[in-house]
Amino acid sequence: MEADVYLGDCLEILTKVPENSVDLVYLDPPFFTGNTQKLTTRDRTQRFQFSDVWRSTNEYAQFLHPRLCEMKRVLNSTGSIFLHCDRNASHIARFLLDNVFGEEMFSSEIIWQYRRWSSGERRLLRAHQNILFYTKSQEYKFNTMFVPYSPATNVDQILQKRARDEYNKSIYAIDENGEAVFNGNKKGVPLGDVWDIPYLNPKAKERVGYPTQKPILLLEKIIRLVTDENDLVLDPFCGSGTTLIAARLLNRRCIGIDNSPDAIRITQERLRSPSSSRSCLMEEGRGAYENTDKYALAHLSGLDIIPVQRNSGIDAFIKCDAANGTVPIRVQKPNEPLGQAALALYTASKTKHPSLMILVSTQQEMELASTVSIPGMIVVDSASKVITRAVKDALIGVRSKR
Amino acid sequence: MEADVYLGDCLEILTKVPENSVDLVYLDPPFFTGNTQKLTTRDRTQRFQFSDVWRSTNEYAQFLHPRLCEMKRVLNSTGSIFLHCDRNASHIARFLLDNVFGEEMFSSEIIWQYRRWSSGERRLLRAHQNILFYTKSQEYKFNTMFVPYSPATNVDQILQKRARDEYNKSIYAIDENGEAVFNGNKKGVPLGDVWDIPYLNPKAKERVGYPTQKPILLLEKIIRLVTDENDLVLDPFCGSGTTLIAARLLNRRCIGIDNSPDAIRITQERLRSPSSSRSCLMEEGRGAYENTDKYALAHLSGLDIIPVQRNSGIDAFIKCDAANGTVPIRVQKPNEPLGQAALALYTASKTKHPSLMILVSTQQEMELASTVSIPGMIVVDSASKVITRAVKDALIGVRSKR
DNA sequence: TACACCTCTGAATCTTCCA
DNA sequence: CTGGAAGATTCAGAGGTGT
Repeated sequence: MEADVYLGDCLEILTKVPENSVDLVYLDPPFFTGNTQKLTTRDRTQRFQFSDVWRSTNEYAQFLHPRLCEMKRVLNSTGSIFLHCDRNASHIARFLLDNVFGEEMFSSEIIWQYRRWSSGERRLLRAHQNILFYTKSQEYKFNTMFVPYSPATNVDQILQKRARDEYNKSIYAIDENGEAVFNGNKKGVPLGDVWDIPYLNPKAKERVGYPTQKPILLLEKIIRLVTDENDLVLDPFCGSGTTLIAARLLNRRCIGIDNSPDAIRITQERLRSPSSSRSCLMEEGRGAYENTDKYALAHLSGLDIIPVQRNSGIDAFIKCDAANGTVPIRVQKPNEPLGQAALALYTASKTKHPSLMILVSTQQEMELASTVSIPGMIVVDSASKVITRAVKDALIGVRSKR
Repeated sequence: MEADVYLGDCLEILTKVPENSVDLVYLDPPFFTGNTQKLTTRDRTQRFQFSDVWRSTNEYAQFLHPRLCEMKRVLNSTGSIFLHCDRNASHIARFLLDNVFGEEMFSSEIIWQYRRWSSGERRLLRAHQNILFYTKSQEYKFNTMFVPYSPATNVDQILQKRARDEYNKSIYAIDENGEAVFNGNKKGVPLGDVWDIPYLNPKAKERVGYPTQKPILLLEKIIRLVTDENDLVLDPFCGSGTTLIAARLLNRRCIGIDNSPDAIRITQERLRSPSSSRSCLMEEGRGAYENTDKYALAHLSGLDIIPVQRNSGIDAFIKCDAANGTVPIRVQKPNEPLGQAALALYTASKTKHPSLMILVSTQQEMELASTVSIPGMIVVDSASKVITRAVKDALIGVRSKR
């Protein structure tokens, strides 16, 4: 699939692109953090003037506006534009797009949500970026995408056919035997405007050293959403070329422009061997890492704990104020001998030299808790175990009285 | 806790509020979708003019600006303002806040994310709203909140101390024996700016029939984040009064203003009995449990039970093969005295004449289990209770050895 | 006052090691 | 050799400290 990369200012280069030829424009324009002069007039008797605000971000808008106009020109009438906003300029970007494309062409504000390392700042941890999605006309191309139903949804019910009862109330259909009638497969829920895509990790193979590099998965999603195969994708600030890589992997034609020779070089190198990293998190989603049983956590309900995901011997640590270190805790699994559970907890904990370890015994078994005697380990019966025994004892008592 | 509700335009009412007296302003201003005239000049040779765009949203800005100024006046220097944006006006709101409070007082754009019923629109399903968070000064009050670590995090590792090697590279510390050194407890990750809070279910008890009603959980989070007890919360467009309810439940003073007599009436009614929504508070404290039922069932994990849905005294019955009848069981709720729980279980059970009743004690309290002596009732400690006590005892033991 | 440098931080990957 | 578990590595951050 053809991919053209140009060195230069997109304002100039774009004049060579014929109008109505591009199906998708994605751009992540550089933001100038330089000279944003503060407003001095805070006199609240004075009416608010837009031009006052404008002056502070004038440079950015003056830079972007003519380029957006040029992008609109090359965009096909069924085409779309996605503008990846700088945090400090998302409102300016929206004004500019409203002006160039028209307010009524605003389709969505996409929130790219991610997790990242934290720092001790006294504020909310920034964990999202905004992408504005405008179309050139109302007859835009849009491939509705679906995501799986949320776990809370009663999927069984969704898949049932609906009917009307004698009072014309909507009910779920049942056949002559009183069984539910199934509806065939549904595709799931339409894709929303908040996308949880892992931030590109420092160690990711996908990373090529370009500062604002975006995950390929994000670009893939955008490209699939509004283009078909062989359509033309344009990135006028292509940076390390992630957009072009994603486009090529999805069999779309693409044009990339950047005014940095380094960017062009990196992009051309990546295009020679386009690869997207296929990591567990990207592929399987967030659920893939959740290996600590709900079973185990349920038994610890009400405790102030830190669940541990990547350790087969420890289910959680207990939070305690003491400087005594952390207290590892493990819940005996069904069909797991108590001794084995104790050993697993001990093995996983030994490098940590905890002053205390806790094992929750859940199974009724021959093996007595006292037989497990590892120094520093306390064995506690779960409520369910105590209850089961209590019920048994009590009912025997009741019987013997008769 | 005092709560004042005023009927009228906040611009007027606010003049009566002394300056620097309010600690938090939350507002969800009405957006006028009326006469936004389209721009006609799309000549791309013409430079972009801010005033052109401004005209189209003039009315909204002219309405909001003087009111924001007034809110700034009444706000304490350590105070914060949260503006819940209409989707069509978030950029205008940001310009106005930049103008009134200053760009450098912009703290966060909070994304309230939710899932909702899908519609067949040819666009992305809207699943978020934006809340702009500005402070009055740099010395703002901020209660850092923490959330659990991501499932992908290696918690074992996070809990280790860090050090530098001879090349000043950050490494995990080891002691003289080559063992990992633990760091004590961590609280989790600082709260981010994307909040996943369920949209108010149309059938929720909480709902009072007001169109833009917000979940109490959302307001609780905001109030906790930037205020302490007895602080003053202001909602100048209070609608059905969710902000005031949340403030009162968290022991904050509050002022609500609305120019609709209906809104004022609904708010005053809700304030008279805020207890109906109290379960929300417990939810958040207990984390993941969507309702008290799940809280109870988690404590009974591993038991073969029949959950009871709509009984205030009984959480479940234990399945037992005996013809001895069913055994009702109840889990003590957070903040519920054990005696009260016992009485509730007894009252709910007495018509069934069970041979046995089981009460699971979950709270650390003065009241001894033995003091609850109802014939046929057995009191069992939950695992979490036993563990909490065991940890406390063991650590005291460790200390006394030193 | 300005700025260079140092420190703390957790997500998600890469890398190594072991059975 | 293979697969999984545990350890190592890095960050378009952000505050504090010292020059």
